Amino acid sequence: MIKFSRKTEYALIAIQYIANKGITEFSTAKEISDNYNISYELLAKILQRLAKNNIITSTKGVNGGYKFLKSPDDVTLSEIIESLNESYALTRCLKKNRPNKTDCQIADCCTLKNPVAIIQNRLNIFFDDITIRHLM
Amino acid sequence: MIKFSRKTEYALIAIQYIANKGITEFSTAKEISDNYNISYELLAKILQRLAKNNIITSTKGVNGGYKFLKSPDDVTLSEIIESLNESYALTRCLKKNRPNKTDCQIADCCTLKNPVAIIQNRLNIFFDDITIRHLM
DNA sequence: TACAAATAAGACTAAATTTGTCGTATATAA
DNA sequence: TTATATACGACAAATTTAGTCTTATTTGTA
Ligand code: SF4
Ligand code: SF4
Repeated sequence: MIKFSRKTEYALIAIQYIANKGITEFSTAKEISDNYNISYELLAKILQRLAKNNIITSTKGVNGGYKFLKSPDDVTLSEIIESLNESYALTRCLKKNRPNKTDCQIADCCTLKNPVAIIQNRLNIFFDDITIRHLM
Repeated sequence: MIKFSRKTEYALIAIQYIANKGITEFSTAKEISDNYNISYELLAKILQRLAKNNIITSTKGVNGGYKFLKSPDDVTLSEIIESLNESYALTRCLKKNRPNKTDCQIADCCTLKNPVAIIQNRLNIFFDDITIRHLM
């Protein structure tokens, strides 16, 4: 199945919300989770991850929250997905970081590998070209 | 996660195999499953589905099997995915056939819905443009 | 006609992944 | 000192995907 995970979907909703507030005002996890009826704990973790990967910046404590620093034109969908530790690799053999042993067993004889790599390249461009601006 | 399911992956491998044999020779499920070390039963079901949806044609009995009728240029990745009852709808709200009650609960207040629909349109074109020829 | 090879179809189980929860720690403004 | 907010990781529940098993049907050939 080709689809956004909830994690990605919630991240995009939150990013859109934060982006629309401009670069001065803070948004809190609670504020967003209330607004969209998303589990607070879940969304909080997602925002933490985005902050850790510098998609957004965070400020702790009272009156803190999250906001944007970068221009919405400079943050791509690729970056967002990757910062969530998600992937848009169409097949196992195309995953960047795969230190796990769950690798493909038939990679040796697989004739799909090469053609699918070409499709993957086109998909990479696709996701690189979509920015937060497209959500605003 | 954006990725091909095994079902799709196996389907593509099989289709590639069948397509490369031309339009005269038959390929059997056993032949393909042996060649690529794919579970026979699983692959068989996939091929049955592809046949049911006229991606390939099937002939029962001894010396039977599957082969192509259409030109590889005329079968798109979209059609293959859909014929397997899989989807490339990025979000729940974008699924074509969703008579189930597992619909999105926050669709009313969701501000991501519209921008994601535009991205979906571009993705549809992406998958419509890839044909079996791209696997050969 | 009997048999073997092959597709057809669906129920069922197992495995993997995703989604969501909980508890605890840390920082900061008032 | 307290309330508010992020940070982080372990865990549990739910869902989806992957794989197996069983039975039926079709068809060429010995
Ligand atoms: S090697 Fe082939 S079967 Fe294995 S993951 Fe890559 S494309 Fe899929
Ligand atoms: S309405 Fe919004 S949250 Fe619901 S599925 Fe569509 S995009 Fe996702």
